[in-house]
Amino acid sequence: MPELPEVETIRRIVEPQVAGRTIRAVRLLQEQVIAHPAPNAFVRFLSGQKITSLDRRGKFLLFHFASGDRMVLHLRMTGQLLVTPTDFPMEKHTHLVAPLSDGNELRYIDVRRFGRFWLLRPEESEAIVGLDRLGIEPLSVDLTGAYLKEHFERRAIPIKAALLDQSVVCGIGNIYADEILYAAYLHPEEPCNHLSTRAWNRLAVTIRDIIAWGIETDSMMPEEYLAGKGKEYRNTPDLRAYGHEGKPCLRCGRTMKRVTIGGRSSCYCPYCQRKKRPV
DNA sequence: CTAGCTTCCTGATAGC
DNA sequence: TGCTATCAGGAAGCTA
Repeated sequence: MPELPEVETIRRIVEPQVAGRTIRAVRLLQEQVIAHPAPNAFVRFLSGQKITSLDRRGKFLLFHFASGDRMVLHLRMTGQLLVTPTDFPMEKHTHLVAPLSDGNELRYIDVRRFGRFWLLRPEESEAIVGLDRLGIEPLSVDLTGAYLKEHFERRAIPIKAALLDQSVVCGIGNIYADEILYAAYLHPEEPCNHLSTRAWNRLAVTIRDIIAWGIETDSMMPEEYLAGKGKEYRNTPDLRAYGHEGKPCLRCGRTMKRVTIGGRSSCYCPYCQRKKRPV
């Protein structure tokens, strides 16, 4: 489920609850969620680590340890990360429980089990995780129209597919891609090589605005997060495009449509988001 | 290069 | 009510 704004929200809530704590033990209930190293080595290396900070890159969460080791987590579709009291009800599909030095527990829950953990030693390559293939952060100053144009202007892929390419700009998923294209008045199937310089500039600004808006509207109190078990993302009712097929466009009132691009559903307004004449 | 498909899973929902 | 089919916000890997 989570895209960059949701992962950032989780990071902001969880970091103050884990920073400075030591992982006392690791109970691994589902070995499948460990990508690297082998599950027994993962458990051995993780136990006793002192967490210094929690970072984010795209949709990845990075736990930094005092030892210099790092634990990386990708929640994929249904991963949930919680810090709970010991007596908090154990959710179905809990795959990892790590008691912390302050008496609370770090828990990982994942219905579909697509999420993955990696434990990286300082000398190990980020290529093991794929962090080296990530593009720039949507909120970085490097995100400009010129940057997007440089990467996509000679390509024929639909702009929707381009936004989902984590190796150019990281952290955008299917929901925010639809929201961004709606806000930028761009048809999701528009081929990248049809876009003007003005359109690339507008898109860069819109990506930043929509991602920043997502983080703002997602923000919630830790209590609220725990009560929702880390799976209720508050801005869903505020979305303007995703899931709006068949509903009137909030700008022009015309009926929103839905197409499939690269196997992903895409909602758009057929009037506000008309295809352009190639430049 | 690009489109399209499969795989990894469970659960919600729609249709019969 | 109970059955089956379809789909879900991610991403890699494969074929054509």
